[in-house]
Amino acid sequence: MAPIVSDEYKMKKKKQILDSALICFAEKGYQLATIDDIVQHSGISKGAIYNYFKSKEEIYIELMNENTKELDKDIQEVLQTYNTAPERVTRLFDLYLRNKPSESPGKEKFLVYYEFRLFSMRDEGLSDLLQERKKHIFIGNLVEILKEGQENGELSQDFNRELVANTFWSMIHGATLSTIIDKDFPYHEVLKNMKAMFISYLS
Amino acid sequence: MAPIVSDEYKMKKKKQILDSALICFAEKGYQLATIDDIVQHSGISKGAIYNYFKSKEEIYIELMNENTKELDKDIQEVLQTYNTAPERVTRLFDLYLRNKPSESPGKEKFLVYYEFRLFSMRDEGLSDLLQERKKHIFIGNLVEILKEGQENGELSQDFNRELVANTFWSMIHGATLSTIIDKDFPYHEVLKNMKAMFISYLS
Amino acid sequence: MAPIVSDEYKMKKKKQILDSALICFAEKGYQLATIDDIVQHSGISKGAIYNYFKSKEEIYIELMNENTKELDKDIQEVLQTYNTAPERVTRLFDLYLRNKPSESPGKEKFLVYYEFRLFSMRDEGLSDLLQERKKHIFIGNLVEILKEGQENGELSQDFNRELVANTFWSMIHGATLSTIIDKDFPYHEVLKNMKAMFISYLS
Amino acid sequence: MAPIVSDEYKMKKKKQILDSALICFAEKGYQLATIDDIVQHSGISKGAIYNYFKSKEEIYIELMNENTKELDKDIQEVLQTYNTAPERVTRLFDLYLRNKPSESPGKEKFLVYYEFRLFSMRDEGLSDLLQERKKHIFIGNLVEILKEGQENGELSQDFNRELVANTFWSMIHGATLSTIIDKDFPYHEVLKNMKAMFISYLS
DNA sequence: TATGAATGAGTGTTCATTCAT
DNA sequence: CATGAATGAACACTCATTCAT
Repeated sequence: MAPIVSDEYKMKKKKQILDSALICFAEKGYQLATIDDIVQHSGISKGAIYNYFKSKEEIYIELMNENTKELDKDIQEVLQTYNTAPERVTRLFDLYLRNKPSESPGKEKFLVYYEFRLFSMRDEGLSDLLQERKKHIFIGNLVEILKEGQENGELSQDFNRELVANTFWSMIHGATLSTIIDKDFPYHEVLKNMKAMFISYLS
Repeated sequence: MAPIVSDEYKMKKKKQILDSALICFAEKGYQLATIDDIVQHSGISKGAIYNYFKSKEEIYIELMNENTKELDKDIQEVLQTYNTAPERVTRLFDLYLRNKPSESPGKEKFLVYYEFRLFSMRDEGLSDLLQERKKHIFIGNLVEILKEGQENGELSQDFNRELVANTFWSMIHGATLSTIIDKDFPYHEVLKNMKAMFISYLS
Repeated sequence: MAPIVSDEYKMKKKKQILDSALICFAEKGYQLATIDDIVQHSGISKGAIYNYFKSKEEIYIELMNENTKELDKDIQEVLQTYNTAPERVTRLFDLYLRNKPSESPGKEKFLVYYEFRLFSMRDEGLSDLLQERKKHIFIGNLVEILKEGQENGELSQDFNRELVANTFWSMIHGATLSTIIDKDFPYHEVLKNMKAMFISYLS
Repeated sequence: MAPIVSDEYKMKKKKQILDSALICFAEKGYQLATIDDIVQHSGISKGAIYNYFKSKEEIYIELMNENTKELDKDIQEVLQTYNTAPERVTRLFDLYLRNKPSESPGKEKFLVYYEFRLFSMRDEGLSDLLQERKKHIFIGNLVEILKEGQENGELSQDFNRELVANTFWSMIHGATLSTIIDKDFPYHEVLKNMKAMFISYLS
C-alpha cells in the first residue's frame, strides 16, 4: 500500500519534534520537560508525536543519536580534509573552538547531552552501547591519527596512543562541561591552552 | 522553647538522611529517587525527614554543600601541609588520584555531583551561588598558589594564572566525568598524563 | 449516484471486518481490542473500516446480530427437519452438543457473545432489544414446540410451558458458560445429563 | 514502630473502597469505570485508594475474592447446619433462591462477578487459580455431600458424582446469568423447577 | 472508496508535601 | 519530635474517530 505521505515529509516531522524536544529538554531537563511542553513548542499534537516516537525516552535517545552522528560526521570531515597528524589534531580542537558550548544553541545541546550521558549510566544496555560507540568514533579515530603520525615520524614515539586519545577527549569534556556550568569560564582560552599543551606533548 | 533533643542528635539524624539520600540519588538519579526511597533506605519516617528538610530539593542542595565543604577541607589541607607551588599542584592532582571516581562509592558521589551541577543550571540563584563558590574555593585558591609560585620564581612567569587555574579544574572535571561515563576509562593514567603535561607547562 | 462497487463486494468486505473483529474481541475482549488490532488482523485500513461501520460499538453489535441470525437459522432448521416435540427438543440439545463451546473457535464465539450480553445490560435500548429478540427466537419457538407436544399428547400436561422453555435455555447457558470458564468442565456429559433430566421431566 | 491507625480502621477503609468499586463496576463495567468514579463515589482520594490497592485490577480481583469467600462461608454454613444429603442439596438451592440476582444489590454483584469470570479468561494464571478454587469450593464440597448421600443410601447409586456436581453448578450459573440478562426471567420458578428436577434425579 | 496521519480528551498511576494523632 | 495516611496536581501514554489527499 502506497504511503500517503512521503518519507521526506515524515523525516521533516520527526526533525521538528526532535528540535522542539531539544529546546524543551534544555530548558527544564529531560525529566521535568513534559510531552505537553513539546506539544506546545512544536505545535504538533500529542498523538502525532506518539506516531513518530514510541515514548519520551525514545525521543531522548534518538536526539542523542542524531547528536553523535553529527559529531561523527564532523570528525570524518576533519580526517578527510587534512592529512598530517598535527594538523588533524589541531583541527579536532578547532572543531570544538567552533562549536562554542558557551552560547546558544550549542550550550543547550551540550547541557542536554551531558545530562543524557549521566542519565544513561543507570541503564546498562544503553550505557554499554554508548561506551562502545565512543570507543569507536572518538578513541578509535584519534588512535588511528596518532598511529599514522608516529609511524611517519610526525609525532613523538614516546606516548601510549590509547592513553593520549583518552586524555584528549577528557580535556574536551572538561572544557565543555566547565563552560556549561560556569558562564564566566574562558572556554576559548582554556581550549587553546590545552591545545598548546597537547600538541607540544605529542611532539 | 528549649530544644527537647540535643543539637548533636539532630545533626546525626540529618547526616543519616543525607547519607541515604546520596545512595538513593546515585541509584536512580535525583528526579527518579523518591522520598519513599529515602524513607525505606534510612528507616526514618517521611514526616521526620520533613522535620529536618523542607523539601526534596533542599536535601539535594544540602548534600552538595556537604560535598563542597569536604572538598574545600581537602584543598585547605593540601595548602597547609605543603609549601611550594609545584608540590601543592602535585598534591591537588593526588587528591583526585586518591578520590577514585572509578569505583564505589566515589563514583556515585561524583555522578550525583555532576548531575546536580547540570540540574542547578536551571535555577539562576543556585547556579550563581555555585559559580561564585567555585570561583573562590577552586579558582581563588589555585590562583593564589600560582601567584606565590610565580613571585618566588618556582613557576614560569609566562602564563595567565586565572586561565591556568581554569585549565586545571577543567582537566580534573574531564577526567572525572570520563571515568563516570566510561567504565574502561584509564583514569589514573590519564590523570598522571595531565599532571605531567600541566606541571611541565607551568615550569 | 450509482454505487461504484457491487453490494456483494461490500458484503464481503464487511464480513472480513466482522471476522477479524470477532478474533480480536475474543483475544482481548471488546474494550481492550483496538481498531488498530482489527486493522492489523484484517489488513483493511482504518478509514475503510469506518466506511463500513460508524463506530467500534456498531461492529460489536452487528457481530452479535450475525451470531443471533445463525443461531436462529439453526433453530429453524431443527423445527423444519423434525416433527415431534421430544425429537425437536432432543435436536435442540444436539445443536449445542455439536456447537462445542469447549474448543476453538466456538469457545471464542461464546466468550465474546456472553461478554456482549453483559455489556449490553448498560444500554437500556440495546438490552431491551436483545431481550425481546430472545423472547421470540428462543422462548417463543420452544413454547410453540411444547404446546404442540402437549396438545397431541406427546408431552405431559403438567408443566408451565414458558417456565420450562426458560429452564431449557438457562440450562444451555449454564453449560456453555461453565465450559468457557472451566477448561476441565465435562460439557458433553453435563449436557447429556441435562437432556436426560429435561426430557424425562417433560414426559 | 507502632501503626498510627488500627488494623480495623484499615479494613474499614478497604471495605469502603471495595463497596464503592462494586457499585461503579456494576454501573459501567470494569473497563469503563474509572478510578475517579470510585473516588467520587467513595469520597476517598485517589492517592488514598492507591495506598490500599496497587492497581485498579487489584481492586477488581480483591472484590471477587471477597465474593468467593462469602459464598464459601454460606456453603460451609449449609454443610454445618444440615446433615442429610437431600436436605443439604435443597439448602444449596435455597441459598440461591435467597440471594436473588433478580434485584439490587445481588444483581449488580452477579453482573460484575460474571464479567470478571469472563475477563479473567485472558489471564492464564488468574484463570487457573479461579478454576482450582472452583474445583475445591464448589465441586469438592458437593461431591462430598453426594458421596455421603450415596454411602448411606439417601441417594441413588446410579450417578457419577463429579458430573452431577458440575451439572448442579452449571444450572445455578444458567439461572443466575439468565436473570441478569433478562429482567423478566422467572428466576425463582426456574430455580424451583431445577431443584425439583435435580432432587428427583438424585433419588 | 481507500488511506493512515492527526487529534485531544481521557486514563491509570505517581509522588512531594501536609497534618492529625 | 515521630508517624504514615491522606491529598491531588501532574504526567506519560492510548485510542476512537476524523479528514485531507
